[in-house]
Parts: sequence; C-alpha cells; structure tokens
Amino acid sequence: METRPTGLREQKKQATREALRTAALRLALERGPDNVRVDDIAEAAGVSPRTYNNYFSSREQAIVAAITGEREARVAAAVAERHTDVGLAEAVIEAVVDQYTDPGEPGRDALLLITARPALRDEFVDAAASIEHPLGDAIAQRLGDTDRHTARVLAASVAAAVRLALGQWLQTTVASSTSSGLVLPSGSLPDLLRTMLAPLAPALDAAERRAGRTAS
Amino acid sequence: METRPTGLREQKKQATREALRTAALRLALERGPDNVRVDDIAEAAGVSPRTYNNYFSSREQAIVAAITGEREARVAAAVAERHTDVGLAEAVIEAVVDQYTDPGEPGRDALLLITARPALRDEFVDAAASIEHPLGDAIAQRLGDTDRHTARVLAASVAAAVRLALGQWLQTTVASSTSSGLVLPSGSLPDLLRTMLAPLAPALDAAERRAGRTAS
DNA sequence: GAGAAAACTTGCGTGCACGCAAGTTTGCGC
DNA sequence: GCGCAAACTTGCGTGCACGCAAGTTTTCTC
Repeated sequence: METRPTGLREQKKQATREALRTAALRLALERGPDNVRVDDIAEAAGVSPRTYNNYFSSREQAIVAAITGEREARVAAAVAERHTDVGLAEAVIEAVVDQYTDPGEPGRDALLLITARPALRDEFVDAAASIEHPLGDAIAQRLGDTDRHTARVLAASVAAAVRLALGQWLQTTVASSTSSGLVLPSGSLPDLLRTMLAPLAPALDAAERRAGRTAS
Repeated sequence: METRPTGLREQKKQATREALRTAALRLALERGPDNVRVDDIAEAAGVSPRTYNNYFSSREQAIVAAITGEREARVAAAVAERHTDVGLAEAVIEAVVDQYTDPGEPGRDALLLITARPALRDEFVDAAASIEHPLGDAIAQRLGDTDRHTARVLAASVAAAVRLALGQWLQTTVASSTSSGLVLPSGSLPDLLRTMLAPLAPALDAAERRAGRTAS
C-alpha cells in the first residue's frame, strides 16, 4: 500500500495544512467569506501568504478542505475493506454513500456557507474529483491489475457521478430555499448518490467478471 | 433541438470569439506562448482586454480553443445522426473516435506547442469536459427522456474517459520525446480512446435496454 | 556528529481574473 | 421610425496565483 514518509517534516506539513484550512473556515464563518483575505488566513495560521499558496491554489479550496477533510482516502479505504464476496458495484456504491452521509454535526453551518456562495459551491462539487485516484487504486487492487486503464476509467466515472449528485443536491437545495431564510440541504443525498451511481453498476460488474475470467 | 438566437448580435459574438482564439494561437506560435500577454491577444483581435475575459477565463483557454474548435457540438451531432440500429455504446464510441481522429494538417504544430507546455497540456485535456453537456442531450434523446439522470451520468463518464485517454496520449508522447527534439504525438489516439471507452460499454448498453423495456 | 543534499518557506515581482458601474449597441413592440 | 429594455463592451480597481531565487530546516550518509 501507500505509506507516507513519516518524519518530522511530514508531520509539520500536515499540521500546517490543518491549521490553514481550519483558520480559513473559522474566519469565513466569523466574517462571511467575502471579508476574508488570503493574507488573513495565512496570518491566522502563522505562515506567509506565499506559503498558503503552496498548499492551496485558491481561497475556496482551503475553506472547502476544512469540511471535506480526508474523504478521498476514506472512500478508497472503505472500498478496500469490503469483503470480496459482494460485487464490485455494490462495494463501491456503498462505500461512497457511506462516506458522503452526514457524519453528524461538525460542518452543519459550514454547509450553509457553501450553498450560499457560488464559488464555494463549485469548489465543493469539484472536490469530488479528488476521490478519483485513490479510488482507482482501490479498484485496480480488486481487479487484480489485469488492466489498469479499466480501473482508472471506472474510478473517473464514479467520481463524475458523485460530482453530478453533489451538484444536483446543492442545486435543488438552493432552489427550495428561495424565499425563506437559508434552508439546510435535507433532500436525501444518499438517495441521489445511489441514483447517479446506479447506471455505472453494469460497467463495474462487467469489469469484475472480465477480471475474474482472465485470472482463472 | 437547440437553435441559436440567430441575429446580428450572435454573429458578432461568434466573430469576436473566433478572432480571439485565432489571434491567440497565431501569436503563441509566432513568439512562443510565454511571450504572449492577454493584452496582446485582445489588441490583435480588436477588443479590450476586459472583453477578452468575457470570452475566455484563462489565457490557455483561448489558445486551446483555436484547435479544439466546436468539437463538443460535433460529437453530439455525430451521436445523434447514427442510426438507432447500432447499439448506444457503439454509436457513442464511434462518434467520439471519429471526432478525435486527426482531421488533417491544421493544427500539427499547434499540438507541438501544447505538448510542450504543461499549462496548455492541462487545458487541452480538460477541454474534453466540454462534450459532457451536448453529449448528455444526445444520449437523453436516444434514451427517450426516461431518466435524465442516467443520460447525464453516462455522458459525464464518457467525458471522463476521453479526458483520461487524452492525458495518457500526451503523457506517453512527451515521455517518448525526451532526448530527441520534440516528437509529434503519433501513438494511436483512436486505439487509446477505444481502450478507455470500452469499460463503459456495458453501462451504455444496459441503459439502452432499460429504456427500451420501459418504453415498450 | 559533521557536512552535504534535499525539502520547505518566504519576499518579491508580474500578469491575470473578475466584480462593478458606466457607456454603447442591438432587438422588439407599437 | 421611436423609444425602451436587454445584451454587450469597456475602464478601473482589487485581490490573487505563481515563477523565481535566496534563506532556512530536516534528513541522509559516512
């Protein structure tokens, strides 16, 4: 598997990354996202503005990262740890749904912030793309490396479907909160994810069958 | 279908867009892409720099648009005009391959430019995403609007696969031209596209079967 | 443990994207 | 034709992303 170079250096990097995204979210919540300069975030995290940009390539990225966290790694891990006796399609779909179902309170009002600002919304949706590579590795693992291209395509497709689901979710949400004050997205994201992922199930299972046939 | 508001206004817009991307490519070829400022492109096209940014949101976009042209529309049209008696998977795959096979001379050295600069390479690869919406409409058409979500997911997946294929193509190309002077990408893009799209065929055909069953 | 190499941070400079608020052109109904 | 509304252009201002070339910290090797 992928082992990170565990040293003092790596620890500091993770700490800095964490400090930056935490600071970004906190400031955005306190002052509203338009009143947060990159310099403010950098200062709050105790690094130079230039360093901020070594970690995040847009202001939105830092804020969104605070709530998406390490989701990409978790999705991949969740796929990997499902037993091999459920089909690939089911394994992937359930793993994704699990990781995207509301883990509880932490980012409740952060989501409000995100739905409110188009730029943040877009960044949040695009962040789904980050599951592509880890997920690709996990799928390749299950397919037995017979064809790395297939795993990559499937992972990319899943990521695309997730992106669409998130987009749709925030879309209808925003639409439903027109007049009243902001409304929390309560339409069922899991249902939406399943709907969007369902069309890919035949491709996932077909790939697995092919791999099995080749291997045996 | 989608009819464009055909008026003087629309003509001018297309003319401006065309002028901008043509100018962008010409200047990039003449001087090298790093010696072209946005202001230069705008001036060459006879508009203000600010207007340039109303059409393209990055310098790379304009250059790449000069060679990708209206590919997104052509792909959708190509799918639409295939006879319904070939499977959806075949229709889509062949339509895509057709539109991405070298149309001849026009952008031969433009591709050299693109492979050379990472920023241009990325933009070129990302431009594949623009087929997503038109292709989604075309697929929805064939599926008979039973489930618009399915069409969108499939289109997004195809776009993702194309993106991977292009990336791979330019990747190996660049790698193979390390020491010698720049080498034209000659690895078979059509083959690569077919390889990347093949895993999605089961999903495309399954969707079509479902649609057929629902309709009958 | 000392010294070199690699990784990371930072200040600086440059070009750029984009919101905003005029000003201008096009489209449309009467 | 006339005039109004909508679409588009443009100048300006602001914040930002990122290359580059020091300077600093961590790691590696002997």
